[in-house]
Amino acid sequence: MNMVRVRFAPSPTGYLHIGGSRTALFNWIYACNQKGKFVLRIEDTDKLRSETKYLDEILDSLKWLGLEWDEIYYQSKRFDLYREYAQKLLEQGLAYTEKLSLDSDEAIIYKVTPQKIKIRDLIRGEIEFDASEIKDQVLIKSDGTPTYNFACVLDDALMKITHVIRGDDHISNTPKQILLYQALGFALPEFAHLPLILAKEGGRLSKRKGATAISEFRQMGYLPEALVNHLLLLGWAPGPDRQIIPIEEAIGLFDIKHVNKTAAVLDLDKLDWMNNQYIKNADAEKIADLVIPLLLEKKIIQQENLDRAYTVSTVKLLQPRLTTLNEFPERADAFFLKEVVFDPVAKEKYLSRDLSREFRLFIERLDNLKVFDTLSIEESFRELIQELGIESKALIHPIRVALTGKTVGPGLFEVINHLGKERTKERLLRLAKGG
RNA sequence: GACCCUGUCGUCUAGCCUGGUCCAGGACAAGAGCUUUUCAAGCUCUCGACACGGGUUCGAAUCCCGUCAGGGUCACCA
Repeated sequence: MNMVRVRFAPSPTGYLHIGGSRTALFNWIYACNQKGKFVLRIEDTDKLRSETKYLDEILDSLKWLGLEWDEIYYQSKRFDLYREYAQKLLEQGLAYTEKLSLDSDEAIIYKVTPQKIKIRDLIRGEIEFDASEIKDQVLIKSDGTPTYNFACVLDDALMKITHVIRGDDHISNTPKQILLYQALGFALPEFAHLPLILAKEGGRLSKRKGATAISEFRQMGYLPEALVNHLLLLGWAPGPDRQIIPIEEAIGLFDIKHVNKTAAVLDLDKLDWMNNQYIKNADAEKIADLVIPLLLEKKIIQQENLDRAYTVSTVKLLQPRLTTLNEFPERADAFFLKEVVFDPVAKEKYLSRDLSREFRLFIERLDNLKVFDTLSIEESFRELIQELGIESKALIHPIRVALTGKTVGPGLFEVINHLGKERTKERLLRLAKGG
C-alpha cells in the first residue's frame, strides 16, 4: 500500500476562513491518522489576484491552528511544467489550440469526448456524470498560464497525491479532472468531498456572510484547540456523546468514511462554550502567556514590573469565567491597577450607603488574623456579620465593589486573599473615610 | 434553466450501511431549579426533530419511488 499523501491547496487571493481551514483540518487529520504526508500547495496562478499578504496570513493561520505541512509547493513556479504537458496532449491530438481574438496568443484546449464518468467518493459513494454535458476544457490560457483544473490534476498526479479531500463545491469539477487524468495517463486518486459550511442566513460563506478569518478568531481571543475541536465536530462525530476531544485522540479515531454528507452551519454559541471549556482546563501558565500581551497592550501592567507568578494566580482565579481570552484584562484590572475602576451603576447600588463602621470593623478582624488565607478570612467575616446581626450579602456585595469596582467576579474571600491584606485595607479605608 | 449533492430538535450531531433494543440518544442555545457571596463553572430537570406523500415489510428514522425544500456547479477565477 502506497503512503497516503493528501494536500490542501489554497489560493492566496483571500484570507483563510472557516471553510478553508476545515478542509485543511480534515486533510491534515486524515494524513495523521494514516501516518501519511500533508502537502500544502499554493495555487497562485492568478497573478493579479494573488497577494503575499494573503499567503502570509494563510500560512500563519495554519500554523496557529497546528496544521503543519510536510511539503509546500507554489504553482506559479511550475508554469513550464504545465505547458510541457499541455504540449504533449496537443501532439497526441487530444487537445487543440484556439485564439481568443486575432491579436491574442493561442490557448490550448482539451477535446472532451462524450462518455459516462463515474466518481467513487469516499464520503458519498458513486456519482455519475455524462461528459456530453461538459464543454471542451481550456488547459493553458492565452496568457500562457494554466487553468485551475489542469494545474490541479497535473500537480495532484505529479505530487503523488493519493487522496483528494476537498469541499463539496468541487464535485462538478471532478468529472472534468478525471478526463484529464485519463488523457495524461495517470492513475486516479481517491476522492472525498466534504460537505460545505453554510452561512447562518443560508447559502455559501462569504465576506458578508460568516466567512470569518481564522486570524479574526485569534484576535477575538479564541484558543486554536477550541476552534479545531469545533471545526472537527462540523461533519464528524467521535462518538455518540463526545464533544470535547483532544486532537491527539481525534487523530486516532478519525475515519473519513464517517464524515457527514450534510452541510453544516457554524454555531458560534457552541464555539464560545467550547472555548470556555478549553480555557478552564488549560494550564494557567499557558493562559498567562497568552494574556500578558493583552495586559501590556491595555496598559494594565508594564513590562518593567511584570509579576509573572502573581499573574498566573490571577489567571487561575478567572479561568473558569472566561469565554474568550480578551475578556481577561477588563475582568482582572482590579488585581493589577493601583486605582480601582468603578462600574458607576455598581458603586451607586452598593456604596451609596455609609458603611464606614462595618468596613473598619472588618479591617480590625483582618488585622487580628493569625493566618491570612481564604478560609480564615471567611471565618472572620462570618463572625462579624453574626455580631452585627446582618445578612452576609449586605456586606459581601459592597466589599466586592469596593475592592474590584464590579459586582461580578470570583468569590469575595478569594479576592481578598489574592489582593492581600494591605491592598484590601487601603481600598476599604479609602471608602470608609469618604463615607 | 441544466446537471449534481443533501434533507433527524433553533444549531452541531448519534442512530441509517447490517430494518425491531428509538413513543429517537448526546451537546450548544433557551427556560426552571439546586448550590450560594455576585458572575461563571458544576449538578438536576423542562422545552424541542426523523421534510412530506406513497410503497416494500408482521414491523421503517433506517430499504425503494415521487414531491417539496436547501445547497453546489455550469469561466481563458480558483
